Amino acid sequence: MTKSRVSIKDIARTAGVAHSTVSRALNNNPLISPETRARIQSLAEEMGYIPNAVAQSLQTRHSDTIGLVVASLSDPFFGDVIEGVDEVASEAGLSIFVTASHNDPERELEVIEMFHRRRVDGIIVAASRLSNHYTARLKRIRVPVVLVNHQAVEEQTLFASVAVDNHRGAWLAVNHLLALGHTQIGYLGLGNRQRSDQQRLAGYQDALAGAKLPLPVQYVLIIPADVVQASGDVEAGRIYFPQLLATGVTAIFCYNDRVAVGALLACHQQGIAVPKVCSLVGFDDIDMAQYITPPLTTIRQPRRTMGQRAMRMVLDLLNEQEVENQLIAPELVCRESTRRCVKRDMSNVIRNSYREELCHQK
Amino acid sequence: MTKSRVSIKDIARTAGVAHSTVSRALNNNPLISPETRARIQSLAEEMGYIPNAVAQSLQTRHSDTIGLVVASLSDPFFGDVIEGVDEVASEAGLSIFVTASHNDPERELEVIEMFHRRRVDGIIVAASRLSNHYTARLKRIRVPVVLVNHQAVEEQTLFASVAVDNHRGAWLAVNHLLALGHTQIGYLGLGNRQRSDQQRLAGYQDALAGAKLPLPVQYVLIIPADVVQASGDVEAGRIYFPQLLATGVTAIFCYNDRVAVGALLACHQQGIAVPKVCSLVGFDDIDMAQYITPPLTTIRQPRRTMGQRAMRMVLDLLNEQEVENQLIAPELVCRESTRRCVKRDMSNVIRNSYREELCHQK
DNA sequence: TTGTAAGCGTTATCAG
DNA sequence: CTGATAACGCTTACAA
Repeated sequence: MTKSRVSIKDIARTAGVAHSTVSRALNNNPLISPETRARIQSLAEEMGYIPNAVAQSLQTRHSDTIGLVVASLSDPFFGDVIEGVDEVASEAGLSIFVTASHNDPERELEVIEMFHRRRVDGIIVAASRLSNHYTARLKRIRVPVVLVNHQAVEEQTLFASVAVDNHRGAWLAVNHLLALGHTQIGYLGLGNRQRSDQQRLAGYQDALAGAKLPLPVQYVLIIPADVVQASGDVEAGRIYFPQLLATGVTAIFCYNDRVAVGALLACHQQGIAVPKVCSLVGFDDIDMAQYITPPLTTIRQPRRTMGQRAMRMVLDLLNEQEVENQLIAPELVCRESTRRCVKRDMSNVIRNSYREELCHQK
Repeated sequence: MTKSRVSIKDIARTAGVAHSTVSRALNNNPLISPETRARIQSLAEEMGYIPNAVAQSLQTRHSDTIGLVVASLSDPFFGDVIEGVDEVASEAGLSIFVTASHNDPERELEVIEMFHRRRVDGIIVAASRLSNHYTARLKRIRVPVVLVNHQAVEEQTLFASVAVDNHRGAWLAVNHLLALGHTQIGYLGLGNRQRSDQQRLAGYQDALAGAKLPLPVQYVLIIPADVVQASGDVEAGRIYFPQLLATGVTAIFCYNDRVAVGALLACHQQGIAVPKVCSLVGFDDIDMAQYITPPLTTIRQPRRTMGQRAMRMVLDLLNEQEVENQLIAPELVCRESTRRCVKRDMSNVIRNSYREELCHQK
């Protein structure tokens, strides 16, 4: 930690007072005389005194720290969440411990217990994978925990949470497509995102049902969890997109922007024109979405805001205030990857678009 | 921090031993008899004992934590760095405090002092803006500090560092362009990145000098710092690119990928074909670089590795080992945004490419 | 092998 | 207003 730092006692000694007096002076305790306070404070400054937060924590029984677990640190999605948390935590004078769970529930639990050992004042978990399986060990945690976009269904009652309204987002996406005249709309889902995938699927289905449209089973394609884990979202989307397109859909709602980027890649490679042959909608509105060609219509999650909200929730919990779970409304961002449906002869789609692409390249 | 936790003394009491015995048993001290150790350990487990890391830190005088400051948490660049740091820190059993400096040297210093108060064992600063101006206050810090891609020139001696070789990267980029036959090559720089911008510019100039090519002043365009701060890298690139292209260059080396993305955007908007009319090279190899159209030739910075190295350096420093500053070699990633130079009549470039783009679109 | 006691750097409760 | 003194929860000589 450090060698020979100057402590409150050292100051006391050279000032010829008791160390408790120094403590009071430094904390602007009103009981202290203005003169001694000034004297002590400038002395402390001179001597290069830096308070020991560890000792303070031990005594005051709070550490002014919180623990933050995210599924992945390299994923920009969580970067935004972290930023939001950091903003309000810094404002409140709290420091943040951060680490990645890599989507491993076991590791997630270990991390939480580590935070507990460090006596953090609160814990935020983004994309939690914890299920009821762990509740026993979790019950021990005497600290406010709030979940951001949790993946397990059962935790709602145990912990506070803020989550995007996946159902609503999917509903918005599909209705946008319906408004453009599409009637054959597919869903390209991700099997390793249990909860959110189910919710987006449900939103998709409800939107279709609302339009009284039939829903052939082959219009829904959930990419197997192991494939996604192994190849990543983009690659998974690229590989599975053709299979879904072949069912005859004219538009596809993708689980997220990365899957949509993968689909777009497949289109570029195989000469399929987007949105002419197939409209594409993503989810999240990651940075890339607006810069790729064509720019992606997507459902925006206000990630920074979600981080802020989660942190405020922790703060409220620390103040013994009641909090209620928050469902964040996502928002449709309309760009060029979607457009009016054009009736087309399915048998020629691929061939035609291939021709287009060839001329396109030269 | 927490209410009524079970402590080592509670265990001692119910076990009928001294609390020091419990401490030893729990720490697998060899002096303890196997029986009592087992008894104590299982008792601790039953009672739900969780060691208090704060108290341990106070006693052992090290906290097993490090502080990490990055310029921005929402920038994926730093996400990768953080991930690298997290990997080796977790491995070594250290927890990470993280926060953003928002490129503000004053804030950066405050954060460092806060980390100091928390008695972290080491500090890593990514994209540090600290200059000699602050050395006085910095000297107090008794803790290993390592800088990642620091922007101030003078700190090298005060702190250890790992940084990408900007000069080399620029040199690689420009030589790639030269090899493709380009002789009129521009540099689109960023005025708010003092150090790295200068280094990349120097690498660019040296490469050109090495090829014995003239270097008209107008081929170098550094975007003013205030514009970049206000609009962001992408937008800055988009706005300033046309001005540089108008000087007659056939290829442009951009400060980073985001600037290059901005340039690409300008091209799409104005119907300028890339790489046909103008080749583009970026720097960093951010995620987006490979997915935009055309994919970006760029200079890859191994960000995660840099995070890992920085963390290992901290570990070495903690072991009293000597470390030396590391200059990381970046690597050319060749993609479709660059290609052989085509001699062209400058007066028609814009008009021609416009025509191309129109046919392109339909 | 175990217990006793001191101390890490603070804050907090008493007296004075 | 200020000074002793006792915690906070733990590790670690030093004794027994």
